[in-house]
Amino acid sequence: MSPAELDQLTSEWLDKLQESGYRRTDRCEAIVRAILASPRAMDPMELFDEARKDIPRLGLVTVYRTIQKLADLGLVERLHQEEGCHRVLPATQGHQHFLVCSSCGTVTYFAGDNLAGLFETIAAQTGFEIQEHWLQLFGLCPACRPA
Amino acid sequence: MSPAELDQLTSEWLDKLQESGYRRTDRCEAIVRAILASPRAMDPMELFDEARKDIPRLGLVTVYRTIQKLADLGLVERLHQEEGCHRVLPATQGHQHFLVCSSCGTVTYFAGDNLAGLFETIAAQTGFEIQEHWLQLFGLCPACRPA
DNA sequence: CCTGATCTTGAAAATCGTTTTCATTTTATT
DNA sequence: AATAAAATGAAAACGATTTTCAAGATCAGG
Repeated sequence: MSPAELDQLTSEWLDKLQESGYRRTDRCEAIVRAILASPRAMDPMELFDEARKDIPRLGLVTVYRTIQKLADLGLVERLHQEEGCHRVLPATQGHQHFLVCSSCGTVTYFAGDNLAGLFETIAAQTGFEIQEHWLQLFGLCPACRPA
Repeated sequence: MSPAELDQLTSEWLDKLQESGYRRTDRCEAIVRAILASPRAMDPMELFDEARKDIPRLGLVTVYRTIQKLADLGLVERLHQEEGCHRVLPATQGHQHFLVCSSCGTVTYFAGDNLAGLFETIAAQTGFEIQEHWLQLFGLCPACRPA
């Protein structure tokens, strides 16, 4: 993403926040930019370090609060992890699934169209009414695979 | 499961722990029995409350340590949750996936045979080498579905 | 069955990620 | 500018989990 595209997208997200009644602040802008600029899913502390390059007096609390707002508006999705903290990603259209590189953390999305049929089968077999699903794959991305 | 079957299985688990160099203790037995006796996935605090009916002076720390040992031996699997703590389930043969009732917590397993093909497709499309996957479904079990 | 080496235990404190509280500063509106 | 509402940072609180450490239990060898 070019610097101009990053500015553009950052501004769009701030517009959406504003439309929802939130205010436009420098802290929020720095955090949004850090999320959008990274090809990786970042955890709150990483976002904090990144955004503090713009706003040295930023508090970690503000990062948590901003993530919450963005998640409420559906602009980011949270990626669950085995241990410790979660990571934050720009949300894509519709429900997507994650493919996470266990070496460098790069995240790729994939659509789970094929899954609908599987879920119907499972629902029929078990009698459950399926409401939600979590699918995350872990592996090595092309760059991290041994040659 | 009948009381006799529960005793039998509990004893088998303690045998396995012992074979791996762990000692046979009353605390461990109470915790193992609580895990095996429940049809639900229990979190550490629930296991603590349950096992304390047998061993009133049990410490919560011991519950955590015992879960860790059981997980190391592959006797239990941990079920991830959106918020807060995780839950513990007796592990089944091979890799299984969970179907969790969001109302009563009952857990059903299902095999993900159909998934292998999907994962191959995704690997081919993305260039990732897939190492591990997490699939958990949430919904309402037959008993909790509105009639 | 003693006896020591080693493992296990419980209480308390420490840790880690996250949330709450509250007084102060900013923002958007008048 | 003046005001009401929301955003902020520091510090404290929080919940789940882990570590520390001294005391207790288990197991192997004599």
